[in-house]
Amino acid sequence: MNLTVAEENYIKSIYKLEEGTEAVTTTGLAYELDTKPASVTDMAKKLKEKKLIDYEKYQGINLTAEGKKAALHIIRRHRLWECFLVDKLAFSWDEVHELAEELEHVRSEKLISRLSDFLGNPTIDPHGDPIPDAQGKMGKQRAQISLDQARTKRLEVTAVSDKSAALLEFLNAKGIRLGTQLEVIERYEFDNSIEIKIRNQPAFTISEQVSKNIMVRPL
Amino acid sequence: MNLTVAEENYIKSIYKLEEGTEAVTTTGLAYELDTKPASVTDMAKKLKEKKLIDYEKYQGINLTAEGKKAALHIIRRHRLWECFLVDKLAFSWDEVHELAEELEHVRSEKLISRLSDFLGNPTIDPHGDPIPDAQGKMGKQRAQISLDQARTKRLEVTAVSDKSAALLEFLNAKGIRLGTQLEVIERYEFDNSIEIKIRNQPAFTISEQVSKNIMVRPL
DNA sequence: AAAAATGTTTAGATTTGTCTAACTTTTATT
DNA sequence: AATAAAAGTTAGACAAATCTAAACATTTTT
Repeated sequence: MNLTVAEENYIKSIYKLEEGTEAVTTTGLAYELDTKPASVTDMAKKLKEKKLIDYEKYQGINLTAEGKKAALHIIRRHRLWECFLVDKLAFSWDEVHELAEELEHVRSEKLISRLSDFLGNPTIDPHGDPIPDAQGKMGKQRAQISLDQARTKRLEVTAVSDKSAALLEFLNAKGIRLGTQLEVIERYEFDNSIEIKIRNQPAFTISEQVSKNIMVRPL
Repeated sequence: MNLTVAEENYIKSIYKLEEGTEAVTTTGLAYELDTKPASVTDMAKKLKEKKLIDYEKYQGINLTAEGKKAALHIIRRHRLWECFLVDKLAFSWDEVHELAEELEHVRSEKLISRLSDFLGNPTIDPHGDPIPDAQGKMGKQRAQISLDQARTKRLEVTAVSDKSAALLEFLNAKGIRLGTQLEVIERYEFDNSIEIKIRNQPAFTISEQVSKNIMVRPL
């Protein structure tokens, strides 16, 4: 199955949206891809033709088994390149997403399998997301919840669900990265902001929006 | 200056042809890019518009200073990726050209400068070609001639001018790589084939076409 | 110097991916 | 249930990059 770069990006975004909600809508996908609903409808027809999605007019979009497999391969490439950029080229986690978006479209089984070997066959990427194996099987994400839902005080950061440079830069500045251990000092109900503390540093407050995107596990 | 992938490929091919001959013709460029002369004419107009080439109807194509600079940056990216694939991912020299053709189009100064550092800032690629530096300056190719023109018997292989997998595979099979030292046993005038010998291995004969593409320096 | 051959350009079409504007369907509200 | 709002689709257009076929220009041959 030979996909264009545009098709790969659609498949990847559909996969991402499917993970969260059940129905992938035309408008939601357009927003995710920073394009227009009309363009999504056009592409949906092509992807249906290629049997990568199930699609009926006005009924939303879902990946077929084949589409899901394609998505996992793209995600594998993306995450391996992120590992390469961070581990070998010393990029920080907030810089790698855009570059990996480009590198992921170089399609070569051999390249990716060698890259994976070279990196020591990592199973999670720099944002804490699992890396699918060559067969497209992805280790289950460790049981994790977002910081805004956690109900224990001592927590460890396991992943970040929004990969925008804006959020990652913010976390960097605050000293929050994968594996960071933090303590919840206070939860403010009026705006759902949370006061947290890392090690011996002074406590600080983060908004609900930020806390929703930090995934944690209880310590 | 933001170039499309197609534009980058044209610039690179024009540079390559300019190195050899003086005038780059529409047909010659079409052949190099495996496309049609009409397509070349179309693109020539665009590249002229962007001031990357000098072009007048029926008068052939030449890179401007700016075009040359762009070409050298693309070549730098290409050759660094080739180094990465061979040195780090254990590809052999006959496999890397096509992959590097894709990787070279990921445009990021930072990525390339980090990659270069990671590789130890190499100055020649796996085929013996010099790698331009970040400013686009390229170390002069060591004085070298093709094997068919060499007039001494003991020679060292310094580069290969044709990067087709076909030739490189052949050389691989015969044990010829960069740095290989060989001895010319006999030159046959009727077809310009050459009998050569590597170290203690039995002598074998190569055609004129092959010998024209092996660059050597006298020992 | 005219004719033939070769090389180059133009015109018009095609494909991919996108858009806007108008229209249709679905969903939500009263 | 009727209607308004939101979501989704279609039709027609456009830009990039390509193609074929025909026209045009240059070079080579006779």
